[in-house]
Amino acid sequence: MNRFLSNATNRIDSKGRVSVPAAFRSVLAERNIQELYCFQDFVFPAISVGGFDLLDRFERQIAADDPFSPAANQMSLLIHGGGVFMKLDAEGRLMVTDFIRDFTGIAGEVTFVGRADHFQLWRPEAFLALQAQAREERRLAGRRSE
Amino acid sequence: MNRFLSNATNRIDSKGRVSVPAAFRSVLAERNIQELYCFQDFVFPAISVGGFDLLDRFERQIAADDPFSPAANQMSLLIHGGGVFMKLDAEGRLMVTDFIRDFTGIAGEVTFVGRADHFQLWRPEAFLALQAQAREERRLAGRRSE
DNA sequence: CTTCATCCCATTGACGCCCATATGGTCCCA
DNA sequence: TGGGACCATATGGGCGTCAATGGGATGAAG
Repeated sequence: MNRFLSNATNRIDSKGRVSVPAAFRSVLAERNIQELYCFQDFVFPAISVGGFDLLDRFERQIAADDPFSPAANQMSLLIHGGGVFMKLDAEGRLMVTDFIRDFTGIAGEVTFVGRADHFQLWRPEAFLALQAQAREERRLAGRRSE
Repeated sequence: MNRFLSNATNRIDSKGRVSVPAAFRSVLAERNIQELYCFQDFVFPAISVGGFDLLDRFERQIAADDPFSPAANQMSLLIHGGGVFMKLDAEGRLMVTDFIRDFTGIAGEVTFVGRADHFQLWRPEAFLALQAQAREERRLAGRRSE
């Protein structure tokens, strides 16, 4: 398995750390990702986490645009200004900083959500709610096309 | 036989495992499926289980869209965030995780339902109820067209 | 000196791997 | 045709390993 898939919820300990699920860590290892690039997701109240390639892809997209366009400017503000590098500790845990807490509302537990080439950190309740909503919208859309 | 067909109900043991019906296992073997892709069904309170090709089909669907579109984002939330890879043990059983239980309401027994290119995990009562309903609707539809 | 992050080690509970047993069905032979 | 051997499937459970978690100790920074 070479993509980030599935979701799991882990507890934040008294020091503010949380274990990244082993399945995700093995994908990171497979892809040789050591420094994690994290940024605030564009769509959801979640932190997206991936490797350099993720940042790379965004930068390419900016470059494809007119680099001085408002859209490119906004994008850069988000992915550069709103991005952080993080490292895991020896046990595969990461610090849940205020950068993460403030944007996601995460407090006691973190839900890790696979997104193929990256994964996300969610507040458990927010994930359940928005996933249910996505499912409902898809169900309605599917019915319409029958 | 190369499709998933019919249904069967098996018991969950004290460790939370359940045997996949032999008929389904032989289809899996025939199709050379070793890692099972499981996801929360879009329509029913059931887990759909299939091979890699299943995920592949979804991902192609996303790629056809603009990958940054809200629709693609939502779809990814469902098929990546709501999907898992699972493996059978040596005896052909799978773990009934909370991921499965919470979504389906499965507790003591699992009904396996063939769906041609994949199969589904249902709570027995839910399956019976929905199957009865489907039969009834078909009956009415048939009478109307006579 | 105090606070906070990092390194290291301990615990425990879950899961994977293995082998054992039961149950029901099929086939063969008397 | 009935009985019994045989077999495959479903099920039960022991045990080792690893992941998730907790917490002490050390070091850096304000």
